[in-house]
Amino acid sequence: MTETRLDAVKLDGAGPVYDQIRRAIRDLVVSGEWQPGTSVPPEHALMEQLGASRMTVHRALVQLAREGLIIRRRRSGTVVATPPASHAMLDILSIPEEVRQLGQAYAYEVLARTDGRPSPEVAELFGLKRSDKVAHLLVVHRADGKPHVLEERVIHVAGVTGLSDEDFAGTPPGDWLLQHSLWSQAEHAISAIGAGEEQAALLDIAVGEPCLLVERRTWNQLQPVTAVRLLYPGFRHRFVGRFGPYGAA
Amino acid sequence: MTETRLDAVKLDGAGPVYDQIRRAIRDLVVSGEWQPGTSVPPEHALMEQLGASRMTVHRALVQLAREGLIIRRRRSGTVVATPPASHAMLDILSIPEEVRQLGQAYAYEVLARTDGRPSPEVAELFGLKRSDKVAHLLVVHRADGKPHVLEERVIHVAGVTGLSDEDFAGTPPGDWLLQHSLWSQAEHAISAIGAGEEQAALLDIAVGEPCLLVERRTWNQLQPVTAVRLLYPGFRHRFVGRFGPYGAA
DNA sequence: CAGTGGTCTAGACCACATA
DNA sequence: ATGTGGTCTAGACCACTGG
Repeated sequence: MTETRLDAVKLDGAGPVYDQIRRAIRDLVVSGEWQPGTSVPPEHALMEQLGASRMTVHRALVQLAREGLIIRRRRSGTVVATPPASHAMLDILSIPEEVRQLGQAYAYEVLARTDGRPSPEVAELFGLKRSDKVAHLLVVHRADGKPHVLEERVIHVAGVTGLSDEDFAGTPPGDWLLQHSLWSQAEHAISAIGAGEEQAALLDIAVGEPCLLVERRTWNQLQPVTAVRLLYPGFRHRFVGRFGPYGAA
Repeated sequence: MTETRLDAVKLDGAGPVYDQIRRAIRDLVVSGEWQPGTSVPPEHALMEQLGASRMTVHRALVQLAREGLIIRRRRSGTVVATPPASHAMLDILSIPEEVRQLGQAYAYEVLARTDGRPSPEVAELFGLKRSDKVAHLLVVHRADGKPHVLEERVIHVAGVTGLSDEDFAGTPPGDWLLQHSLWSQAEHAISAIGAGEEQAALLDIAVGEPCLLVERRTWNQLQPVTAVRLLYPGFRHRFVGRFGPYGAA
C-alpha cells in the first residue's frame, strides 16, 4: 500500500467546493499520479488540508467511489481502484430521431398488422400463454425514401392501454409505446445475420446481405410489454458510442 | 401541473433514511402513481412529513434527479420527469474472459506482427503522423479450438511503455494493454459486414458470411493509444445487456 | 419579493473491520 | 481499542427565477 502525497490535492476555486475536491482527486487518479492500490488520505486529513467540513469532503469521495475510481472501506480506509472492465454505452434512440440525426427525411409504413394469439415461437420467446392476446406489426422505416430498418414487433395487449384503438397512422409503434406504456426492464441482443428473401425484398437489398439484428424485449414488473426485432442493412448502418473507462465521457 | 399527495410517501424502516425516502419516491414514480409532469413536494414539506432533516431529504432527491426520475429547478420546484430515451449498456469484456464466461476453453495465436510506420489509411483513421511508430498485430482467438474472433490491432508505440520487449506469448494484446497503458476515452462502433476471403479462411467460415464488426479506438488525453477491429462470426455471437429505463437494472 | 433548491458547517453518534 | 467511513441534524447563507 503505497503512500500518497496529501499536498498534491489542489483546489482551483471553480464551482462548488465538493466538486473542486472531486476533480482534484480524479485528476490525480486518471493521470496515474496516484496509482491503483495507493491509499487516499482519510477524510479528516483532507478536511484539514483543504479547510472544508467533513460532509463536503465526504460528498466528493462518495461520488468518486460511485464512479469507480476509488474504493472505500471502514477502518481500512480509501484506496485507488484498479480500472474496471470497459463497457460500451450505445444509445438506442427512437428510430425517427435516429434518422433525423443523420440529417435525412424520415418516413415509415405499417406493412401489416394482425391481432390475435401468439404463435408457439412467440409465446416461448416472450414467456406468454397461448391464451394471451398479442398484436403483430411489420413496419419499414425509410430515410430519404430508402429503407432504413425493418421492424417486426409483438405487443402484449394486456400490457398497454388503448392499443386496439390505435392505428399507428401518426406515430410509429416504438414511439407510441414509449408514451403509452411503462417499462422497468429490457434485454437487448445484437448480432449479425444475412437478409432472408422477404426481408431483402422489403429492405431493397440482396438476399444474404449482412445485416445488424437488434432484438429488444421489454417488461414492466415482470409482465411482458413488447418484443421487437430491428434489421439494419449493415454496410450503411452502425452504432457508435463514446466514453471513458469510468463511464460516459 | 397536477398535484401529488404528500402522505403517499411512506418509509419502510429498512436501511438509511435517505435511501428509504429515495425508494419511496422512486416507487411512486415507476408505478405511475406520480405521473410525469406532476410536482414533487418541496424539501421542507417532505422534512415535516417524514421527520427528517433537510440534508437527508435533499440527498434522496439529488440522487433521484441524477437517475433521471425527477427534474429539479430553483424556485419552480421539482417535477416528475418523462422517461428518457433508452440506452443499451453492452459489456465489452476482455476476450479471454468472454470465452470463459461461455464455458469454453480459451486459446489465442498471434498470426502476424509488424513494427513500423502507419499506412496512410491507418494514419488517417487514427490521426497519426506518418512518422509515428506503430505496431500491427493480427490475432485469432479460439473457443474450444474453434475460431471465435479475429483481432486486427494497431498500437501507437509512443502511447505505451515496454511494447518492443513484449512478444505477447503469455497475454493477448488487449489484456496486456489494459495493464500497461492508461486510457481516458474510447469510441466504439458496431456494424455488420460479410467476411472477406482472408478473414473467412482464418475464421473457418464461408466468404460473405455475416459477421459482427466491433471497432474501438482508444485515446489517453487526446493521444492515440490503440485501434482494434474485432470480427465475430455473427450467427454464433451476440452481445447481450439487461437494464431499465433509468440505467442498469 | 419570496419560495425553491444548492451548498456548507460543526458537531454528533453509529457501524464496521482490523491491529 | 481505535481509526475509519456512514449517517444524520439544525442551522445558515446563497443563487436563481417566477409572480
